[in-house]
Amino acid sequence: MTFERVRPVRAYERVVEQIEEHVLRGQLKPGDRLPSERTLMEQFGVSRSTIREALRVLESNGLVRSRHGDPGGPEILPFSPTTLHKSVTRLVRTDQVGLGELVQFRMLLDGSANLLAAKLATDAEIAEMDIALARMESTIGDGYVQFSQADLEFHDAVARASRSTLIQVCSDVVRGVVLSLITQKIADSPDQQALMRKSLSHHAEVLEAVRDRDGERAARLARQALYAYYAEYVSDAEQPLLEALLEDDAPPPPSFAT
Amino acid sequence: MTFERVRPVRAYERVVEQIEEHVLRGQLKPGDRLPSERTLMEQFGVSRSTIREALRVLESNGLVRSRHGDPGGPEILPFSPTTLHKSVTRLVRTDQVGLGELVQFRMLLDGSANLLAAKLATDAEIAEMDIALARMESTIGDGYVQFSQADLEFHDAVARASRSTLIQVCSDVVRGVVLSLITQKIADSPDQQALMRKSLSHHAEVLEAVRDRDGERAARLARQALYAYYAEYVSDAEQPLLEALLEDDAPPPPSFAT
DNA sequence: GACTATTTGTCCGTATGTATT
DNA sequence: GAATACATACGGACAAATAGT
Repeated sequence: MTFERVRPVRAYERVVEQIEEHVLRGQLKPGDRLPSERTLMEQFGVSRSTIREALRVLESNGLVRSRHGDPGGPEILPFSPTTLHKSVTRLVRTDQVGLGELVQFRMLLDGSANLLAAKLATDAEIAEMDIALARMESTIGDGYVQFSQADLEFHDAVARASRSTLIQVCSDVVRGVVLSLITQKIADSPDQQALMRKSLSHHAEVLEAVRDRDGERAARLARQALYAYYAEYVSDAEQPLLEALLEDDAPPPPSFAT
Repeated sequence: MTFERVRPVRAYERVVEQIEEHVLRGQLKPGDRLPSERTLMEQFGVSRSTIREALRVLESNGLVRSRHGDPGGPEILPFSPTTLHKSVTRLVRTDQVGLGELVQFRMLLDGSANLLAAKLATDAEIAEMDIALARMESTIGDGYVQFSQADLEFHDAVARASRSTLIQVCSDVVRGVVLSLITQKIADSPDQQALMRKSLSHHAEVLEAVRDRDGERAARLARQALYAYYAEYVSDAEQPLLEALLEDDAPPPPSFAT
């Protein structure tokens, strides 16, 4: 017979648990209001400070927002990936996760998104990708910031067409963190124009594969495009992480001289 | 001239920012202790309640831990992906993602994990998978719970071998949610034994592919294994989501009669 | 093992500024 | 503009837990 170590449970934690459960179960929907702090303190039978500590935690987790003096009480927020973003950013800043792993994960997500998009996208969704691609082309002269924005829209359109919320959100978060890490380096690059043109042609190839409903090709091209764009910023030690996602993709042409 | 809307900054947020910065910059290392709450309240020039709210937030973000009565003061924690885990958990629990999408995402993650494991795993890591597989076999008679535990260890070993923290965390979370949704249905199934034996042989095939360093095959088999195991619990409407990840995997044998 | 000093967990009261009606 | 309800922040208090003597 073994006993588990008991962790002392503090009052504010119980409050957090209960409110969090209500929100996650959908019994409290975004836009709904929590009772005022004074009411909450009666309902939970705890002091004001305890309620406040609980609210601060919920607030930091992006579940509620309380505004100074709002008679409505704390507001239930819609889900937003900001906390995800913060978590990943922390992992990166503490060197738990390197740029290489981030790019690798992006290759996975974007490849999968394209695979699914090729199979599931409607004509309207493909049209959206067309528009985004056209915008990329037209912004090449306007500078990297505009181009990057259009590029973002393209990937977003693909992610939406994949029909997967998880892929959409994860892609969004990872892309944001990657860009925050290297956007400066690209902006400093002397041959931005060349980079953008290369990126544009890669995207065009991917879209063509999606249009042909060739998921495997779209996925492979998408991975290669990301590799071509980001690999030079990844340390040598992490290169194998990226290459592992490419090797089998482009099998060498059969050698006739064995 | 345009002015931005000013978000009122609360006292505890400033405290959180400062401490967080110190931790993330490495000026405070894991194991170090923060000053006591009373000292902090002098240093920051705020009341104790404010300090406490800040500490609760930092605690919920996994950066510090304060124990009741510890004269050493709050302790700086080593970095762990627990907050990422929490965020992803909320994501999959909130946004009404269906079982189909969850299984689909698991197929993506587990497929990728096996692909990477096949290329990167050390012999020791493959040995761990061997052990987990053996445990699966030996627990087949002990019931579904034990088997599921061993199965979990197998997938965990694969995820570890993929060298990707992001894959590990996401896999862990998604797997947990999927299991919580259908574990009951499987437990009620009359032919558990048959299910387990089938699952076992699938896993053995995957491991063999990993051992052969054939990443593509390992990934394909892993996706197929998950599909075979979970597809029947997914609604008809969501079936295409899963099939989209299989179709091209096993191209039909060339038909000689066209 | 018991005692003591320190610290955290929790509570209460109060003053101040804010958002809504 | 005034009244009301509310959140923010402060300060003081006591109990419970911890670590060292």
